[in-house]
Amino acid sequence: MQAKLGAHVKQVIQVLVHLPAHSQMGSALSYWSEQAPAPGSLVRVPLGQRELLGVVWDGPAAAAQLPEPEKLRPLAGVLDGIAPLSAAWRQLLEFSASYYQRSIGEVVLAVLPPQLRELSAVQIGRRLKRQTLANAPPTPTAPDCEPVALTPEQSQVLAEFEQDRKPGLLFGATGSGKTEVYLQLVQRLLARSPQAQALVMVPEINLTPQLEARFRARFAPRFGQQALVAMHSGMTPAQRLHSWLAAHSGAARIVLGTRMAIFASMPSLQLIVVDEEHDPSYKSQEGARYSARDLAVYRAQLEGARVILGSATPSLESWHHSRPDGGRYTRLTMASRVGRDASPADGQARLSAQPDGLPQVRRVDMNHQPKHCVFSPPLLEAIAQRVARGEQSMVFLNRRGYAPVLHCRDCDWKSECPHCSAYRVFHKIDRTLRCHHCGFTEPVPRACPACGNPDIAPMGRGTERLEEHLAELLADVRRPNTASASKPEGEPVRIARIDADSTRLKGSLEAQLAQVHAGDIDVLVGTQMIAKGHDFRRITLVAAVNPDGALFSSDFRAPERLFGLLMQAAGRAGRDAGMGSQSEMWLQTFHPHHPLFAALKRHDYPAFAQQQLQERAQAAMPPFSYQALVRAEARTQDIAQGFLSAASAAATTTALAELLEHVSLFPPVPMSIQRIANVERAQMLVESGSRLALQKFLGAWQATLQAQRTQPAGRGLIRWAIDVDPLSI
DNA sequence: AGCACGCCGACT
DNA sequence: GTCGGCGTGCTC
Repeated sequence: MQAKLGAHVKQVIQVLVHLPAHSQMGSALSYWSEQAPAPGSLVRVPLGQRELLGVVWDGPAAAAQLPEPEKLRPLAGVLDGIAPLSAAWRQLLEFSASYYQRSIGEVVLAVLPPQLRELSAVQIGRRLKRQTLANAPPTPTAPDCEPVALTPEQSQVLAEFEQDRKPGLLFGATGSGKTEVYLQLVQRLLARSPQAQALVMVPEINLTPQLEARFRARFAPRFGQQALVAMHSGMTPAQRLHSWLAAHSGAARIVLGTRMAIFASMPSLQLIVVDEEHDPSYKSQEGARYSARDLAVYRAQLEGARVILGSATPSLESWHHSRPDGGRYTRLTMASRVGRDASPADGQARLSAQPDGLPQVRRVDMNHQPKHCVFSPPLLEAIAQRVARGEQSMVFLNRRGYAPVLHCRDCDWKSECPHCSAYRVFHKIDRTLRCHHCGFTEPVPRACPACGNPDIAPMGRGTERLEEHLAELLADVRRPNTASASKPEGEPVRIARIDADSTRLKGSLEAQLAQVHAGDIDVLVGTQMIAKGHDFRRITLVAAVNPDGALFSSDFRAPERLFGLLMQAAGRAGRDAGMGSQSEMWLQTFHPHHPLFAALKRHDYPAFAQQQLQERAQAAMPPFSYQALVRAEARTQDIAQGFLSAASAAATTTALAELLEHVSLFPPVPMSIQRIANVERAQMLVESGSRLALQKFLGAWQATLQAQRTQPAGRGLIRWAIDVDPLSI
């Protein structure tokens, strides 16, 4: 480990360490070494009083200016039990850092498992030893994976995808069997090559257990339990290190994880799957704001691997890229729904209410319903009928808590958060006012804090209130008897609520889902949490109580998100058509003829996408233009905006002006939630018709922005960051 | 980011 | 008399 003393050749090597971007030592540090470890090697280096993990680097970022060569300190050691990170991996990180405008050292060290940084070389050595022992050759109990009957659509899509080399966009209705396509692709890959590795990504931690179970059931008998590892932020540091080492050594053939998994070191990566590729969770909102979906496409190209993106409602970007006339992706379509486990043997498509097996969409025109009613009479009646028939319903409202605001009718006091420009939400369960942005929580006041009026009332509704209200409305409805209890008049309705509040405790989501699956719940109330991914087989009615909000939002992506969410929610209904009942998706709206709802009624994503893309093209918005946001945080709004204005002005007066030819800088504006936890936030939009022009400008502008910090305009600035390809503006 | 050095208030 | 508050400043 220690370099031999008295040797004659001193080599200078570049090493990345974990330092924040703004500590003026932007890129790699130089050390001297006699053994000159290969680029990608993990090393330990002295820095000041401490010793840190470093990664030997060779990219352009490392060609930094040297300090006085004689002052360099020697490398402290090499972690030679771990193979150097591959050139492709280094290239992926080099690209990620430069595209998302962060320093390479920050990004590289941030995506390595934390324990690699924290543990001493000796401790890591022990872990390695234990793991290689545990990774004894797999015991293939099964000679091959169980053959599965595929639908014609699935076979067709597989054949098409394997025919060309382009990224695939698997456009498949909920329940069309996308997961089986992923399983098949992985299965064929593992069978074809004894080393090949596959990376499978899902948007949320909540979705990993069920997918992992399915992959394990398929592959563990043939390849052993250790062939599949998970990677997400819910794992313990020790588990993360274990998964990382398994992937890096090649012992893990399948890595299944959330967006962070895109940076897993996989020496023989040959397939990347991005499930629910439209999901905003793939875009990181911290540190380097990378899009794991976009990086998946880049990484696949880099490594010569295949990539497939799947969704029932693709992002408009991916849809556009998969246009039949000359798109970069191949569009693979699976339109029809298949019946599954209910009768596993046949594997045939089973039809329910609609010819394509999708639920019937009903719009309730709220203009013609009793004023201020939450549940329109027809919807209530429909839910009551399901209950009476022993079927399940799901009511969807994207707002948790009891009421979004508490209000005094005498003096107009509202439950504002003292630290944020937002209202605190009334939570009836523990009688608190909670700020959903900074977490500030107080007991609900008995009377108006401003005028003393004891009559303060909740305004608007969240899931808690919806649950309570529904219980009142359905108080007289009876459900059929279960076998155990048999009262002649039937039993009361069982209502449950699933949202971030009801699932705060570990394992409670699983427990609640199990209740629903077991049929112990008649009506499920919840936020988008219940719309995503989970298979509810007995639900025959899904209702969106108040989806209008997003129709006229200032965020140009709001309709796209709403359509995806409603489509996904609709997909929860009627998964088990065996009950022979009609499944329905209900929408309560004041705009029943809005084209979004019209398209939804026909389950016509392509029409919706075409209309949206047309609008985007006309307004020169993504994917027809490229955007970045510069965000600034400061004690006052003036300081935040002042910093941005100064940076903007500096760009137009310096050598950068030339690069601005194809780039537009917009004036700074306060962010939609202007103040959070007493920090004022402002942002500035940068836009260009050319991705390259935008990249060039941002790259050159970095130094100017950095420099503003020490200028008068940067006084009092708390932090700033660039968000490339932002999802919300 | 750590971790030093450095200069002012309440305690074994 | 010290222990310790966190304000600048440096780390190849």
